Amino acid sequence: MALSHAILVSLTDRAQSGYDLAKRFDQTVGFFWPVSHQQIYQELHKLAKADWVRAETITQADRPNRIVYELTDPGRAALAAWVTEPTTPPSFKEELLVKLFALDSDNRDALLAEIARRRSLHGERLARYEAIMAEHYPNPAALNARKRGRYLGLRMGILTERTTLAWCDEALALVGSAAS
Amino acid sequence: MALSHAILVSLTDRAQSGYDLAKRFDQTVGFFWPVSHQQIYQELHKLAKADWVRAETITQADRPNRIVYELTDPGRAALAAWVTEPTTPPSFKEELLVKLFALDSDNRDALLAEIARRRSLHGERLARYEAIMAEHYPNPAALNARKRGRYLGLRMGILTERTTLAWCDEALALVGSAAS
DNA sequence: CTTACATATGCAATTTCTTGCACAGACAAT
DNA sequence: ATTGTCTGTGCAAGAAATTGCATATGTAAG
Repeated sequence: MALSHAILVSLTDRAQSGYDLAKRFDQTVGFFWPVSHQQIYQELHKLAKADWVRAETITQADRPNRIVYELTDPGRAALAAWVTEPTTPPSFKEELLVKLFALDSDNRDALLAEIARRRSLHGERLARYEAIMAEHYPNPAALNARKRGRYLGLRMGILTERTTLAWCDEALALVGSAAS
Repeated sequence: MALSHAILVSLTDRAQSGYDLAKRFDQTVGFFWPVSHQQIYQELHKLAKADWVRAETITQADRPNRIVYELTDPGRAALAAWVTEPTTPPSFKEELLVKLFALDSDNRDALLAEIARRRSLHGERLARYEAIMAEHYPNPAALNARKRGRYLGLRMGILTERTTLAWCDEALALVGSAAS
């Protein structure tokens, strides 16, 4: 029930439509957790059925109708209970590692190119995160509790991308060097 | 089709039963990618149906029968094709980050305790990986291609755990300090 | 003697996630 | 005019993953 809880958390800030939620995901956790709009709509239906959120249709002139969801008291209670439960470390299914397990002379060049591609991709991500950090979180110690959570998410993103970059460099050097 | 390909890669080394594969997973990629034996058996059935692996039942006295799978030529070809395809960065669904997004004065102590728990858990993982590294990979540059892949997997594990530890320390300091 | 653990495979049900498709209007640019 | 992008919600099908249960034997420890 991970995505549904992420939705609940987002709704603690304000009532939102599926579209709002999808956009917000894209700009925050979506960096390292891509979520499609279909999944969000599906989860919202489930949450509504479980009475954890309340749906309200808003009709606007010259606009598609929006369905805005807000937390209910049972939803708030469920969220509070979930937050205090122990977590499990995320699984880390890195395709590239599996491919490197199959490294041989036939695929070496292709894998080297792929590592290089991934390296630049993670470089771009890092630059994006650091720009957000510089703009919105110049002084983390001065943040209130709610914003500290967001800061730590971004911080994790930055650390992870730096680590990935460093690993790519090592991998390029090792795979690229002659075998002994 | 990620797990199925991981199984194929493992079978390039030698023919194995579902049980063998599960055990091997546990000791390698399973550190950051937990796979249940049910999933492996299910995938093996699919792979056999697709003729990517060949099943052979081995009857032993006083033992449950084993079903050993080996790669077929089409399986080998499919694997080779897959290895050269581009990869996508893994998604990173860290529950703890979602919970920290909901950080407030009511759950602060529980979250601090949880971060501390996770910190020690990742410390244990790191120690385990570093022990394996010291024992099996004292000199990475001297490894052949196949072992370089494995080394890089382990190396990624070490870097990731170190990063996670550093993040936990930051999180403990920030969440633990007084809000301004 | 009983409990626990290792070997060995599997079904069934459910949940979760992904992919493809469909509808429908507004606004800006070419 | 047409193309593209943004707003906005959804179904349907399938793939992937999780959870719970079931079976069967050997060996070691308490």
